[in-house]
Amino acid sequence: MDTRERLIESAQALLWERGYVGMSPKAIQDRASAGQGSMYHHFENKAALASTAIARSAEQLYASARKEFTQPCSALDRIVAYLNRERDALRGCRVGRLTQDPEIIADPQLRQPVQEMFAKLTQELASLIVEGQKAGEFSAEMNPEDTASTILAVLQGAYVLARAANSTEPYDRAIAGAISLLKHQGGVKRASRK
Amino acid sequence: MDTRERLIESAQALLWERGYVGMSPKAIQDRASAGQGSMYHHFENKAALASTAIARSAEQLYASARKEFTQPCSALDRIVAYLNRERDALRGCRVGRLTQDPEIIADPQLRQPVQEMFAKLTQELASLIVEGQKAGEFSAEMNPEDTASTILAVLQGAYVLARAANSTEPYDRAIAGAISLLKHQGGVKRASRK
DNA sequence: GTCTATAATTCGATAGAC
DNA sequence: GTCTATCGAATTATAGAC
Repeated sequence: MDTRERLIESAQALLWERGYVGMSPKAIQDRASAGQGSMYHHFENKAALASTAIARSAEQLYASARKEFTQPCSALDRIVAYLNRERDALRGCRVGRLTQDPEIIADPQLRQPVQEMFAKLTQELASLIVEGQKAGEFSAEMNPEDTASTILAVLQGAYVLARAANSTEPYDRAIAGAISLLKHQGGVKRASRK
Repeated sequence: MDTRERLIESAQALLWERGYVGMSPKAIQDRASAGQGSMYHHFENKAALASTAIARSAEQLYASARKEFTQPCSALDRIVAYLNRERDALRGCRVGRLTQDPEIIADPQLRQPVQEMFAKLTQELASLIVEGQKAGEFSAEMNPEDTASTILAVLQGAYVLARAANSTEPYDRAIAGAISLLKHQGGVKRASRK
């Protein structure tokens, strides 16, 4: 693997572990086994390298979610599979994590890939919910975009709870609770409709 | 207000905005209008001051949640009121935010108040759900602890979505979706029970 | 492309005067 | 209690040799 590539992957890992503020050029170089001059040859500065690394992480995460969303099973099952996908709860989300960084939020270049990834995931989930509504899996009263946001929020928040507790238990509980709510929703309306 | 107090409040604000890694002693002193010597007179080091500040933020947040949990209305209404409470979505949660900080998670002294706050909020919410089940507001099939974790996760994750989008919209949507799921859950089971 | 040298600034803290 | 002086290390680069 060439140096430029190693620098990007090194930055991706450090952004995940320590965020933009906590990631020093020295640390990037050490992890990539690259010298000072090497890094500044390939990237103008820390922000430029971070921008490349963030965009790549967002694309990778979106691509792996797409796989879950396009499985050949019911919409509800695909959403449940997405929620149940193996994740390293204690490490957190490598893209969601970046939203806590003031310098990333303040810089449109750094924030844009993050914004785009969540916007696209929301749209995919909302489409799945519409599909599920047509199939009778979800109540027609359900707002697809609201519910899509709720699903993403549960995932992101579950990471927070896991890290606070230093345990995966609250993560697993939050996911289980969300799945239960999704599976048992709308019944009142459906039941009353006869 | 005395210097020690100003230092704590200054640290609370900086931890919220920039996290532990992004908060420098210099910044704390400047915001508190205190000198270097002053800070190191009142606190052994940066970690000791941060520990005091984190504990205070966690207590304040828990106290304000308690108010919502003890209103004189139904359990469901209290949960909905808690979810709907005015929050500055773009600023994020001043306690949840800390879970992204590697140095806070690694140091039991710094993490403990965060862990405790979420554990207590989970217990309070779980109790409310049990109360709601007894009153017939929630399905008896619902797992109180799971659902309590889901509710906290939605809130924490909604902040993430808001900051990613630089807009309160996904926050509002996530909350609305969660409330809708809570209100319309369990109907199938109840209906089938006759 | 990669390396080493240099540099201004900040970080996190200590020492000691007042 | 608060202040200024000082400190070694790290940060975020730039310059220029190879």
